[in-house]
Amino acid sequence: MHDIRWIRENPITFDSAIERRGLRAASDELIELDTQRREVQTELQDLQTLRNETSKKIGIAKGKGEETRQLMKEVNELKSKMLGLGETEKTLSAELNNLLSEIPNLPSHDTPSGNREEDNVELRVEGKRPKFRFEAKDHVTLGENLSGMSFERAGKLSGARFVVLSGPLARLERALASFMLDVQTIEYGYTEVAPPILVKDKALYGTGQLPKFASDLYKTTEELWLIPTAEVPLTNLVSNEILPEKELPMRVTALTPCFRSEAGAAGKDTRGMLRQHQFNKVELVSICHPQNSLEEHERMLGAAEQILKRLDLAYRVVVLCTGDLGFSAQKTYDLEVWLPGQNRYREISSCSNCGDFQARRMKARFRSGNEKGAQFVHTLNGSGLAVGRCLIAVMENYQNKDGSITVPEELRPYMNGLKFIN
RNA sequence: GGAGAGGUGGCAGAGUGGUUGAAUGCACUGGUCUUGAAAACCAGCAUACGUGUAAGCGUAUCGAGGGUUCGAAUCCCUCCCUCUCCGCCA
Repeated sequence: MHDIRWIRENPITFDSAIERRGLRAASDELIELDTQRREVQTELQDLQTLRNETSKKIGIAKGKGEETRQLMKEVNELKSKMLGLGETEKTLSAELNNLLSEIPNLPSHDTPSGNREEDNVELRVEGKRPKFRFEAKDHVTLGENLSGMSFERAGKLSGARFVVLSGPLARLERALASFMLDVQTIEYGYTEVAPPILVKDKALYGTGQLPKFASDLYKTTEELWLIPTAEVPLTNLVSNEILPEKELPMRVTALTPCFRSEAGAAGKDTRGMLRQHQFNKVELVSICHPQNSLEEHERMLGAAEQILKRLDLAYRVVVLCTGDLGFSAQKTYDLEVWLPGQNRYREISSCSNCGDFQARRMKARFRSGNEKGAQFVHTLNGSGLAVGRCLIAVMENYQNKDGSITVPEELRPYMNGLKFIN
């Protein structure tokens, strides 16, 4: 959510930033609405002042046993005027709010312009891709041959875009998740959290999924929504709070299932478990001081990368262009892991700095020392990592000619020492 | 899910229609005193918005949202949450 006062003072900066996102300039319309709103509000408040004063007079007069009919008449006249103004004020506020709530965050100056995935900028390529002396299979073939991955059975239960893992592959998935959580908590100081995965619409509004992206989400019959990412419960942990400055940065992580309806993704990645309606993810969220969000962003990227490094998987780091940037983000790094089965890099993590955009929506603030005012915190979120996709990466990168899979060293302690899945 | 009790400032806790943004205590901040500290004493101490160059002034906020009233923390309605008891349940 943008600060209308900031827009009022920086209309040109605001417009050029949202234009980089491919949106039309909006400051004129917003400022006009806001001006009207304030005029009406001021007028209304003046009337309220008068009403309060007159009501007090009535109280005093009654106490003295004096006549109050004339005063009552005055107040009643005021009230009818106020009624109309009150309605106008409400309408204008709602209109302004609706417009503001659907405008995405402004891209940071170092977010490259562009409107397609191809315009993302590759920063670095890390690790070395495996070389196979046979033709690499994809995870579907590998998994089905190992009898540990069934899309058919998942189809019976839930339809397309679901999978059933079983045996060592199911365990490998669990091992990956445990490994990730251990690295993030022990080495990077994130606090493990087990949050609800059903949330109210307010929470989704806070992180920016609502009101605009309802069609990407699953809603229950009880007015609760399934989370599309643990970013939602983790970030909203601090909604409507004023934190003491010394609690910043607050770093939290959670392993949760994530649910996405994948509306609009028809025909995309239909094979395999790359794009599912349900998947597990270890999420990282940092709540930090505005001065530190840039370095916190780099730190978070490092924490996500660490998982890939330890698993010895090849990947590249990409900065998303304005057209690929999520609604709430100012700047996003994607990590793309090498998938031999697809012969290309695929997204496995996305680390975003949201600045104070989400904090404003959810009213998450901090106060330093004894200063009077509270300031909005900055929020960041990143995958550390997507577990399902990481499973794919391990399977495809660690496959052997006979279709077996070598268990990466780091994961063996989590697999009861198992070295091969076959 | 049923029955009951309750939600007031950072905390505790008054307040049941009138000049109450809200007594009092604690905590916190500044000052006096003191060699220093404690104690004591004095003063200050909510948030958001509007308005103004500013000092300031104003509006709203006593779980949330509506309503009654000239006037609501106080009365009415709806919802949320917490606690106790019962039922159900991993």
